[in-house]
Amino acid sequence: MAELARNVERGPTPIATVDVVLLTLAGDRLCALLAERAGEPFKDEWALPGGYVHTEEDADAEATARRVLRAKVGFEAHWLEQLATFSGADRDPRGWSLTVAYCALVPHAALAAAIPGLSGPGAVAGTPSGRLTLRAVDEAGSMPFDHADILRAAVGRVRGKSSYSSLPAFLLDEEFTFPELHSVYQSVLGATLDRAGFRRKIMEQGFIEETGAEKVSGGRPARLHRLVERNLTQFQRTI
Amino acid sequence: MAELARNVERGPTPIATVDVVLLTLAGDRLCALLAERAGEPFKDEWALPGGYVHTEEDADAEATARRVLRAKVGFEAHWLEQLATFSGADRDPRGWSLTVAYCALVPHAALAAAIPGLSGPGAVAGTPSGRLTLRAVDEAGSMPFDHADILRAAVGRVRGKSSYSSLPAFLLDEEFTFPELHSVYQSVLGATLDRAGFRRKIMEQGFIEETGAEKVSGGRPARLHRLVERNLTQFQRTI
DNA sequence: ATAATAGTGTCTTTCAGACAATATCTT
DNA sequence: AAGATATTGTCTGAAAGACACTATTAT
Repeated sequence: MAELARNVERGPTPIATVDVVLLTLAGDRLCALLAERAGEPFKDEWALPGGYVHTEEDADAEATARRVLRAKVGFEAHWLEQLATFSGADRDPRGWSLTVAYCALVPHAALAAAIPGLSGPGAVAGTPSGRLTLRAVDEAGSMPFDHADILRAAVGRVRGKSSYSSLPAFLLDEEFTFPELHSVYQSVLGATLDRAGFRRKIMEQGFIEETGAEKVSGGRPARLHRLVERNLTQFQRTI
Repeated sequence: MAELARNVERGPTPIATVDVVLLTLAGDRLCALLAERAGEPFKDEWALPGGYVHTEEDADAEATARRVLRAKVGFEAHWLEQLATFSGADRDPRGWSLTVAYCALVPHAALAAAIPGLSGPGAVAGTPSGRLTLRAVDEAGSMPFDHADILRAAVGRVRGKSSYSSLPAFLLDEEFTFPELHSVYQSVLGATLDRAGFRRKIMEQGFIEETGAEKVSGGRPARLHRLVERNLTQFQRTI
């Protein structure tokens, strides 16, 4: 393979990396996980966690994303989806580069358990693989490379899909109450949704089911639910 | 840059290519443009048109897609969107590879004008850049690499977006009648849509406008319309 | 006049939005 | 009982679906 690397038909090969937008809900704020860059370029700045594609180790780019997540947060995401690929001559000072961006959703409880200290936006945690922080997605500000664009695209995708799918449920633990589901949809969409209407809508889609258990919460206990399907399900719609 | 190509942190770099799924509507059948491969691997087989990323020439991967389209069909697509990136160790016999797939929609009239002979599914046309054919997307069969997966993903994306956006209009000429728009939605979605209801739906979205002209068609002439926005517009929806 | 195609009106059913009412817990 | 939260019921206006009707051309 080595001699192909500068094949005359092909010319110089772009740098190939993977970046991960890990989103979680801290309180009612959608936050992204940022990692402090260990090396140049943009050393010590906060950026999306990512890394080079390791062709000997990774079966495909999604495997790279999973490896990055394992290395940074120590567990697999409940939801991982390819977002888009960002490329060009100018986005990286090292040269023409191409990054396959992935979007991951994790429950905040699982993240905070894996990385003590990551309680909410602004909190910084030191880990063996470097320093991590959570930042509210609407206050991300500028970031190295085109990471601000990537983050914006991830949030747009999540908000868009959330209005017609079970996606926000992946920000909750395995078992959740209806008020929690209602709240996470409201937080992600940034809108208030009528409780009764939302309940009917979700129930007629039939992608959640009762576990039988309940959760106390100061008033009447709420019934616990779980997703019927482990993967995303879209709402039925008409044209 | 050259010494970075086998940087020790990075390891061998994947092959980086771009493939384009060009879709058009021949009659009422959604078809993809396939090109006969000029070289190995899979020489002489029908595959998606594509090519290496040329880092000296292409500003980004989308520029590569545009260059491929210019070279193959001689004109720019009315609609071009990044689809997804397909990667892995096994998809290309040359080694670990990564292809950024793009989806292009073009009116059949424009395609047939640019490439005489590409009248409908099955027709083969010889061009300076090689032989081309149109194939109905539901009868694509097997193709080199993972091109069958890529085509399936493109068709799924187009069908999905078509139910809530102006996307199918990009398969029509600049000016089109309402019956034509109705027909193209039906062809793409594979469903029959009530004329009156469809008309109301489209009109209240307000993304098309009358040109003032009419088009004769054997019965009452139909009013011609055009897209108000050159880019895609989505229908309003509720959760 | 008839056939063909384009465009509109109307009725019914369904669904979203708002809000009221009821249920079940804790203190 | 009072307060808090969860869950369900009902009313209303808007929209979707089905279908009939009218309009404008060609032959």
